Amino acid sequence: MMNNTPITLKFLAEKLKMSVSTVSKALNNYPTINAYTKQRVQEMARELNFTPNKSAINLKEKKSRIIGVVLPNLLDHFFTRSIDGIEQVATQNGYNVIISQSHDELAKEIQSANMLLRSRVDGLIVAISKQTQDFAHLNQFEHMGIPVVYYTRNPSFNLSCHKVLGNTFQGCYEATKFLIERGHTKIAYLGGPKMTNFTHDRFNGYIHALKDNDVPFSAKFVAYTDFDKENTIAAIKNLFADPDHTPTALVAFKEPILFDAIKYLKSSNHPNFDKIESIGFGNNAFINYLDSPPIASIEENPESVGENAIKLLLRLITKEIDMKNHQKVMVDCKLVVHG
Amino acid sequence: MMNNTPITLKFLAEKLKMSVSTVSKALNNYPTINAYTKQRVQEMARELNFTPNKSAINLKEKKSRIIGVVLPNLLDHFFTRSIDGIEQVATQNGYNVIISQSHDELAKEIQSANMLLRSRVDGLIVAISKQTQDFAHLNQFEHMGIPVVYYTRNPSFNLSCHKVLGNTFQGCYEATKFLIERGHTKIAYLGGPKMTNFTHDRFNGYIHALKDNDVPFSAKFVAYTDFDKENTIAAIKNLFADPDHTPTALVAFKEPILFDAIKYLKSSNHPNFDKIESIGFGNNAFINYLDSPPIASIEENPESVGENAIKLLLRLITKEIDMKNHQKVMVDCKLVVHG
DNA sequence: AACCCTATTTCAAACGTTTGAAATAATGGC
DNA sequence: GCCATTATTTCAAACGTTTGAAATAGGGTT
Repeated sequence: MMNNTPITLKFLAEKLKMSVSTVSKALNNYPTINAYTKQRVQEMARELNFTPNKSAINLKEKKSRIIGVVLPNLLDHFFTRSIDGIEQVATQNGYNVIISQSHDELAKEIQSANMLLRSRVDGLIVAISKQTQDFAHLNQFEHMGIPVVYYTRNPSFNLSCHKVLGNTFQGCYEATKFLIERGHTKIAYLGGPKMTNFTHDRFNGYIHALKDNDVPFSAKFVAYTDFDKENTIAAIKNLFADPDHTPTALVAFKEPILFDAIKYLKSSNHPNFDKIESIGFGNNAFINYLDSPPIASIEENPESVGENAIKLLLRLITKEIDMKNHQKVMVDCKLVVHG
Repeated sequence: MMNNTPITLKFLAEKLKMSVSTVSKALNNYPTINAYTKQRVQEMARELNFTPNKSAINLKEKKSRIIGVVLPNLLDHFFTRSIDGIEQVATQNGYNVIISQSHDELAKEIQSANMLLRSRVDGLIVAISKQTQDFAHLNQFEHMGIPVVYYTRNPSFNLSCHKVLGNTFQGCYEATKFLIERGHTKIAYLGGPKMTNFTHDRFNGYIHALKDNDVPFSAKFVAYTDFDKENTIAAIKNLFADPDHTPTALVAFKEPILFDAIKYLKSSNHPNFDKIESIGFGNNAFINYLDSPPIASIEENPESVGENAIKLLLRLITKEIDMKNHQKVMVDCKLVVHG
């Protein structure tokens, strides 16, 4: 049952007693090839299950039809959902996707990048690791003429590059506004790691929503944390430190972190726990199972972010957009009210 | 800044005024090449940032150093975690991984398979879709001499193939035994879709644990569901239908389904809800946030399953194991007690 | 039947590597 | 200084495609 001679153009040509080029052109539907010849070739190809060798084609065409994706990890649903968007558009356009996780380590990111460079990817989509400060390993792609699109996590806003971002300003603005409209005036903001541009836009959205609705801002209602649970608890303790002036609502930069916060507040028997309404970024499916769920979620539309990233990348690959002409695409968030 | 002439062996050879083969051999550290020559070549290669063209190498070597992975989706943490294992071992051995989601649709799975075949992957790791009954699209790999390892979800147990599976029998046995040891005698079993081999081993584990510990089996305590919430609720209603004879514990085939079950039981104000102890397969990170969490989880060690799958595949690729000599690897589960 | 189109097929080079065989250079023995 | 080794480098073919240019075949026209 196992076929030992690999089915190549040459093999088909010999079987059909014609030249390799005729076979190639017949399969690629060249107009100069006789209709009957085409038919014969195509039939034989189907019969023998001919599959063109991509390496040979890539070598000839000087491209790989592979898109590289480097991202921190696949456990974060934001990233896995974004891959759905990337994969779909890529496949539609005949591209394969190689995904590589950096696990938020620079060393691993460099290794991934080099591996993808060797594979001669036609383009790269990156969400950088937390440790990434230097971009040599990513810049080398552009030096070789391979376009790079940064998505979500990207070099500080000053550095010019192609980027596709969730509109976290708008997302946070709408969440804050929603809480204000529900009557809250004491809305706390729980931000993420300061070093990344994780939190800057979100915070501005919060601030602007307060301002636009004449709700006074209080520095006491702002705290920062990261992905560590203990730090989140510390931040929450801080926000609720003054018993005469505790928040009645909370906006958080990421949902699992918000869950930690809620859990702590509940366990600490905060007197008005039931009244506190909260919103975080993410719209995690597990919200359904929480007893004290956030009142709403800021849906970041990761599929759409991924889709926009690959669409931009494809336009850079086809040179429809010049690589030097740096693009910035914003994808709006959507407030999803639960229950 | 952008380099236009691609850096190839030829280019290096011209710059160094030597032949292409010398350059190639110098870079590959051939013993016949003079040490000084090697040094000069390697320095120049580094300086010009030479990156060998993988397509050319693949063409020459008749292999791609790419492993294809086809799985239902990336939203299930079992699969994303298994990828961690696959990726790690693959990278260590110089292989790239192309992941393709079938979204549990046969048509998409066929498309993915064909795409990977064109890419001349050196091997394939598959978790089949729910719809897959016919295996022509996967068998063609083996016909071309490309080994295929099925993992987790695999053709019915009769069909011979290479497979790596979680030991769900043992997992379910231990969970049931654990509940018995905690004094339960009325333990319900909530199984998954019957058509897949999803549930067969699990159920046997449950049965054997009861038998080995002289706990009587009752058909009333067995119900089946799938990933649909309504069906789960219906199943739970059934299990708890007889008010004189309600289960005090529950073993479920998958965790998110168990969460649906718990949620329903809680909302239905079952009199002894607080006493009910439950265990499901998965060990989902979100358990931390549940108010009425399962007492334990059956950790399926997906990373290890992935690792075993790729390790087996690599041995098939190197022909250390003959493709015809079908292997079956079982990965034990681990009971993780919470709190 | 010589000629010219047009339709169709084939030639041949190229893509960037690898590698066994052949060629050349360097070394040492005498 | 010549020959035989050995060390080192180069040649040339191959991997499986694509594609412009060249060749050939098949008809018509006259």
